[in-house]
Amino acid sequence: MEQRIERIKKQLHSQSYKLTPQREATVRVLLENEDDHLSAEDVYMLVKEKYPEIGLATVYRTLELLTELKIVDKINFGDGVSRYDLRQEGADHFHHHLVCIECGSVDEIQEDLLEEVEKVVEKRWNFAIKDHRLTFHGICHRCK
Amino acid sequence: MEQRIERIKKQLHSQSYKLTPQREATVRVLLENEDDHLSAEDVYMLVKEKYPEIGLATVYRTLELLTELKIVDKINFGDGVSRYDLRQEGADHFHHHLVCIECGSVDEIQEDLLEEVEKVVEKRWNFAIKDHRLTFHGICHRCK
DNA sequence: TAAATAGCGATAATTATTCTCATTTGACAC
DNA sequence: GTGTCAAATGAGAATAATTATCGCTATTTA
Ligand SMILES: [Mn+2]
Ligand SMILES: [Mn+2]
Ligand SMILES: [Zn+2]
Ligand SMILES: [Zn+2]
Repeated sequence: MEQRIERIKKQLHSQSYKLTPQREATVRVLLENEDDHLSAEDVYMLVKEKYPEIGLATVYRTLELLTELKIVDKINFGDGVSRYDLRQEGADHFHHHLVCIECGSVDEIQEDLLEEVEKVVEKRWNFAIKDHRLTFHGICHRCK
Repeated sequence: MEQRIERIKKQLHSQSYKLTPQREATVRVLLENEDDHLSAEDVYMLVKEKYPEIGLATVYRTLELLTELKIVDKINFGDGVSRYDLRQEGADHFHHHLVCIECGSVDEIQEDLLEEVEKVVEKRWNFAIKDHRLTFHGICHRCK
């Protein structure tokens, strides 16, 4: 945890951003809820518990910054809100999701699985893939 | 075109919805712009040209209905608006997208490409896949 | 024909996100 | 340590997409 924050701090500094207390508190919330898919409002509520003076706009700005640095990914599961998802450290591609249409749960797939498909797409469509988003909708193992 | 509308009409009737003039005008706009990814506002503007009395709420209601019947898919490319995309007739899976991070263009991939990947996911995660969303982000052939 | 229902248009309400601006903070130079 | 100054912050206003409400009309049903 602490080392991870340290590395994020370095990442920020390398682009001459500071790890302010507000930003650190926000990052901690994201790390502590790594398996969830929190909305900005969710993050705001959780950060407030430890840092009650923080403003909502600061949370939005921090999430935007972290997205720009590819520390988190901003995703949208079709309910009206954006959600923020920590990237695996060093991963250059975003992980995949399994959304259950029964219970609404969202599980993750960290394996890439798309290497072959991407080769085909790069060649056949002459498209240089930089990242991807893949979500499966269906019935999860708990609901079957 | 006319046959396609006729089939959509049947699909609506089979769930005891009517193809009102407003709905038909909306469907026509979607068919005439099959390659685009129109927002509700875009659709509204285009429908107005032929049917100026239509209300924005009706367009939203129609798009919602068509989404429910899986005639269109509602997607989100991360700009703040939902976009509506006609499904290939009879396709049970949504097609894929190539989003260019240079010029913003969105191209389509109608081929499935995911059959093998889905077999793995179904088995390894014990997840019954009903549909998928796959978007690649990168540099399109025009921008390379 | 009369009653019930579905769909409509206008517009108010809601809500997630962004913007504005006065104030504060923190890294750095002296 | 103190002063400097751009960067960051918090409060709240503004924006914009979507949804809800409601009175009205058209269509179906009894
Ligand atoms: Mn995730
Ligand atoms: Mn499409
Ligand atoms: Zn489930
Ligand atoms: Zn391009």
